[in-house]
Amino acid sequence: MTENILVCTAWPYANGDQHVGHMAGSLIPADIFARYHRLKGNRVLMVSGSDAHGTPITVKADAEGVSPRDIFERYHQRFLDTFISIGISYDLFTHTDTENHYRVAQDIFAACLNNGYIYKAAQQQFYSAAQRRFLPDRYIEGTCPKCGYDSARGDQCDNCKTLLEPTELINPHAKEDSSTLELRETEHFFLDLAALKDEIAAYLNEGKDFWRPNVINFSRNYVKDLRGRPITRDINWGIPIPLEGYDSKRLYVWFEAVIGYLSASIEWAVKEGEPEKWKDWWYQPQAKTIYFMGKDNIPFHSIIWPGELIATGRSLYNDNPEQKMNLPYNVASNEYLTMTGSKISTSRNFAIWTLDILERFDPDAVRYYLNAVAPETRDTDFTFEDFITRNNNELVATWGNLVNRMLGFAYKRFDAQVPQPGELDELDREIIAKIETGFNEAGQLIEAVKLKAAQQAVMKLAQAANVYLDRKEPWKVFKNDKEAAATTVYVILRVIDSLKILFSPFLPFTGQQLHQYLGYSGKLFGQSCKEECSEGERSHSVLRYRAENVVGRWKASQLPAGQTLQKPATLFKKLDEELAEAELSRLLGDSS
RNA sequence: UGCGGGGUGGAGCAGAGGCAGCUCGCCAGGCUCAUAACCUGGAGGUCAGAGGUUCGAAUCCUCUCCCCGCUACCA
Repeated sequence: MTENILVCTAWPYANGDQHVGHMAGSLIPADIFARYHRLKGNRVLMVSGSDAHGTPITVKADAEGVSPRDIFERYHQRFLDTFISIGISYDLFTHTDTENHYRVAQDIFAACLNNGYIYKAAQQQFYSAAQRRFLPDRYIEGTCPKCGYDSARGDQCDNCKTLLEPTELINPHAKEDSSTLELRETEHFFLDLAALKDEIAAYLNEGKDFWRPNVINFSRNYVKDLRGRPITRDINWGIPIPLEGYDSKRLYVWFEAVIGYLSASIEWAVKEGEPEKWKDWWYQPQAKTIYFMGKDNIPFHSIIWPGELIATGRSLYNDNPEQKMNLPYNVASNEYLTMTGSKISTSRNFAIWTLDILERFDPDAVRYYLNAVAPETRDTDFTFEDFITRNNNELVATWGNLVNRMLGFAYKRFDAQVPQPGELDELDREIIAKIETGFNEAGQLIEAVKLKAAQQAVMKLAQAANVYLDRKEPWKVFKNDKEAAATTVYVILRVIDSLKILFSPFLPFTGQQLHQYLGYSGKLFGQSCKEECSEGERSHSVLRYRAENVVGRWKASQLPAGQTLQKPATLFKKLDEELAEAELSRLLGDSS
């Protein structure tokens, strides 16, 4: 049965480039998952976008003296390039500064308000008379009450790491111009999470035992003590409140960014020319919605986003009272990737930027390694040494070499054709059967979001294929019995053809290459393309997935004898171990 | 402070009551079609520490130490 699968990845702040931590933590896992389901024949919708709002964007804009829009548009473009380069196959990657997203976010706000889940309350906040505005905590500086550090920020002291309230600071003043501050009362809208608590708890207690322990345990505990949370701020960069008289306030980014999953799905459907199609993922009860993110982001996906949907009544843009909008089916959070033992830091420029590493290494090599060390259950460490070792010993030696030796052998000895097999013996049938069971085994692991184990299982099958060759020794047999060798070569080509598919969610680029070497035409997957979209006032660039001429299917090879092979070339490059040293000094040099 | 996750041979990870497993590295042997690649065998661990439950504990319970995240204005 065809399933509808919605694959979501957390919306990245567009205030800096994407690094390998983003890739290993959520994008590559999500992409593997999406590609697998497409091969399976399921209907996949994979969406995300750049988060245009939020304090980090304005901080960066202020630092450079440009507008927040300039900042996020710059990085948004670079995100699109990054995803094309490493093959993150979004059906739509958009951003939150679109009219569509504004409308959906405002509609959700209005629905929550109408249902009584949003209330108003006054807060005391620091106001700068000189700047004539309320200041976000990040913009307030003062002396830390704990350690006496005199440049502590309103949210945290960078010296002693204590989390602070701005009112705790001694001598608080504006960071930007040192202007004095006064506490003023300001009214804000709050999402009434306390009132939603029971329904969120019921959701988390219903059939969620397959969720990862870090997510479900944390969430179930978190929901025990839910309080109202402000969803507006006194700033001018963001989405306006859809009510009269609140011109100086905007929707706070944590409320609005998660709404992007829905607004992006709607945008996608409109672009497809079937504006109602998004409902196949959001209103069909059997549809599965999977969210990928880093561990810092868990409560926004397991508590707050479900809470927002419940607060709308789960019936937005839908007339059928029988249907309820789908809450997240799975929240698949990863832990963190560290860099040679240290935390990755965008602000300290201590990171391997995805675009940068792809200038020197192939995307599949990077994808393979990042999935092999993905932080599925704990923090894991990226080292260049390990990257090179795994590339050389696993990708090149076990898989790449298997392909290279046998495609080369068939090309040279069998006239560049898939040879006609004779009768299959026990070893032949055994290896074919073994690879065929791999489709089930790897498929189940991927569906359970155990992507490291899945990749490892496929690599073990490649190893089994090498063992088979060692038993059959076609290069030796060929000298006396060309027909027996032909059978072996046929069997191994068929095995390689199956492994091509098994590896392809992980290694889509070389999978396509191999597909052609084996003499096939067509594409295993669709293509990612940039597109410019105009709305009423503005236009924006997006990434879309075009599935034309796609033939990839998650099933065992039926390689036809006689098919003409293309002249093969190596799929993976062996990397010099000295590159590790060079990359490391590059990294350390960059961060100083 | 509280909450959640994690700590397993040299490296990276799996296992969640029944002889401690996988990939890589290392050592020895085999093979030569292949990117010095492939195959076979071997060495290497008191499962962070202490106590407990059990016929039996990496696995369950208690305490301690260490790392990471959250702790509500860093989504």
